[in-house]
Amino acid sequence: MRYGKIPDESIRRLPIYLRSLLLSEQGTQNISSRKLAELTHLNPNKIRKDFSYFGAFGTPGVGYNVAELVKQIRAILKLGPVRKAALVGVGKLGSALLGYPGFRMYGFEIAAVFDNDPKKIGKKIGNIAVENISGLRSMRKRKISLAIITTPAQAAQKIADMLVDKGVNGILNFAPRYLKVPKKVKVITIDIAMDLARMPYYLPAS
Amino acid sequence: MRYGKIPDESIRRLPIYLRSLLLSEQGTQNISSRKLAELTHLNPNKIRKDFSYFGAFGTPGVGYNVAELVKQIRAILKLGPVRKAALVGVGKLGSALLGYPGFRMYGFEIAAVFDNDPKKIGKKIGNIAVENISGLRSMRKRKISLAIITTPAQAAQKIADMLVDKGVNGILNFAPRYLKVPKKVKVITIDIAMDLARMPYYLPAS
DNA sequence: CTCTGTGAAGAAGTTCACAGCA
DNA sequence: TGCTGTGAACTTCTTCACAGAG
Repeated sequence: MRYGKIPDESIRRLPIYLRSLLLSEQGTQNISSRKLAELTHLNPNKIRKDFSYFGAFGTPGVGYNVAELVKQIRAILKLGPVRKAALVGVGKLGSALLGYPGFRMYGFEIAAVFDNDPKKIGKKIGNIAVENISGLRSMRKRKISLAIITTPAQAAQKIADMLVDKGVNGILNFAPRYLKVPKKVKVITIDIAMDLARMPYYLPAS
Repeated sequence: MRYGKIPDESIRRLPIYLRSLLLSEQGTQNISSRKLAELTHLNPNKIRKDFSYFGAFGTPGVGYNVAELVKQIRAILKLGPVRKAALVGVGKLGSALLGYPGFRMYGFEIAAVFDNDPKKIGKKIGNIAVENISGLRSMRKRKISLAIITTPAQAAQKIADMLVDKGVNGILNFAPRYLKVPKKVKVITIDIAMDLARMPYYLPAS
């Protein structure tokens, strides 16, 4: 596997390939870039180019071995070891996310849940008890290095600061706020409203 | 307002500007591209360039009038008229989204809720009763032209086909599946797993 | 012949840098 | 002076097109 500079856009597409490969693993041993393009609605040239950034693992005239490709993509994305994550903010969204199977699938294990509402603290959601925010103190000891923020917007930055202070290096942010963190910390913000807001632009005048 | 070709990336950023402007409207009459850049963590040149695609509405030496800027961005995004949307699939995610205030804020009114589980049909969620999927038939009559798909992945395409057939021209898809639709229909897919999956790539080896 | 891997061309998006207005 | 608006330079990403492997 060679490591030049890899376009961020290519990294963004790897999960798309992975998902399609996993969904369509109907006995097919091999898959061509053309076939994968059909599944993902992407361009075959782009797909081959993407894979080429990581070295050649296809066979001319045949395509890519599906199992091998899956293994490679998982390796590139470092989807292997299960990483412990804390979820902060047990509102509607937080509760819904707790039941979300995607976390496990991509190696996230929700190992702790925090909120500051006394009425929620102690309650069990699934098999995890909600803890007081002050419990964040023990993050390092519990080897939790990822966090999911589902608090209201105005609390998000303060929580992020606390999390970073406790050694968190990856944050999945659902609060509609830009979070200021040190460069070494990776934040991915998911804001449904941002996607909602650009939908009307693409629609005919209602 | 001039209409050349507007980069999709610029459209994607408009909601970011809008959000920052609305959150920070602390009496400030005017805002410079530099100040807005601080709020959004984007580059001032980029911001001015973005606005320039829609014509000049700033004042040299002063900046942009906040109220005017908000009005312009809303106009460009066509965020005005409330549009009726149907939500299909009342699982955990669907239920959580029903309480999501962002829909109203960006002009979406959830006017109908559908599911195929007999146990759910007839139940009221908030003040909307869950209807059988067969009720999709009446979409056109009820002037519903948007839809939110929160069904399991394997049902999503069939539902999308039905929706398109009933005149829907915008779909917000939460199912982890690429949806095949006619070109005139705009689909925005939100797949948390796709974002999750690329987080480990950016983290130090755990 | 089929399909990969990849330089090279092309398109899209970003940043620079500065003329010109307030 | 301060800040906008915008060509031009630059960078990044995508698509093309074809040599070469199977």
